[in-house]
Amino acid sequence: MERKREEAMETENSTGFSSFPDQIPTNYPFSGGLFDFPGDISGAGKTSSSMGFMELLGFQDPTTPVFDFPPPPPPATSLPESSDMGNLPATPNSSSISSSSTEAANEEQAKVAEGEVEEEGVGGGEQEEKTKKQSKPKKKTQKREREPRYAFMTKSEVDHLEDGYRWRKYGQKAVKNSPFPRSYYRCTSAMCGVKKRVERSSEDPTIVVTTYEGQHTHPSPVVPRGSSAVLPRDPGGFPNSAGVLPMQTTQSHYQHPYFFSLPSPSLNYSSGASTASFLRDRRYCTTSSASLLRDHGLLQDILPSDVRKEEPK
DNA sequence: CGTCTTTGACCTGCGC
DNA sequence: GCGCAGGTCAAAGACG
Repeated sequence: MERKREEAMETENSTGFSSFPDQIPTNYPFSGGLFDFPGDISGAGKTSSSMGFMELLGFQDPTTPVFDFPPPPPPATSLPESSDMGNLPATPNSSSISSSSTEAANEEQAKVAEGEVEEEGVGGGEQEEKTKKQSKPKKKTQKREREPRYAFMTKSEVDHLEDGYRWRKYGQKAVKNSPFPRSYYRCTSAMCGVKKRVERSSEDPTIVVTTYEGQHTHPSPVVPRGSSAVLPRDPGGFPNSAGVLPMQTTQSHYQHPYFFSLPSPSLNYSSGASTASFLRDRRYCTTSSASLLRDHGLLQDILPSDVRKEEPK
């Protein structure tokens, strides 16, 4: 099984992760765009499905390329808690406390981003991350809280990108207005409730949209069996404990060319110009990133330069 | 045998 | 209330 995946990676992406420098966190694939979703991208399922991911992510302009380079880090004011998150200990129970601190902060931030901050007063109704379907419906006025979500758009032939963690697929659903199904994965580590969804863009089948939800509670990524992935050694708090969220901590602790978070205030999702300016801003095309593209085939395979520059529509 | 995927059924939320 | 669509469960099967 793993071998299959490995083969897929090798055959379809031409190169393995072993070619990554060990500072390249493998748990976040590649140079796809990362979006810090301000809100629930799926809670209003119909909305998201009707919009389509590209639009949802702000790529309303079909010619808008997938991010090649990380866009500029958001202003510090946009991520007031980023440092907090960076200091956040790898709490083994983060899923249960997430609503009180991390998640709440994120959601609030998200709401602020949308200009619709409400009274919080949620009162810690979050139970275990596994409320399941049997859980009684929450108050109508109060939507089910969700872990913060982060999405990547990655050019890849493979749907399930190796990211250093082990995932168990627990579902697959057809997506409306999309010929491609959406797959649901859950981190196999005990006590870790991180989930991710993987789907292909209906507008560009070569784009894989991976949405992470939650924080890894285990301090270090699990080495994928049979994988030659070189896992990051946590150079001062990154990648690490949170796995998914480090991208936020990255803002303040570890600026890695591959990871970026885009709080909505700093990015006009509907603005192709913003994206274009990001792409043009070579400050964010670090040498390591650029050289990687040249020296290591993976990223190039995933995001061919011509594809990255313009969508072959 | 353990792990993971597949897949149909079920639950939930939302709009009409 | 109903229907639709997203999200999840869990049994069965595949695979190494």
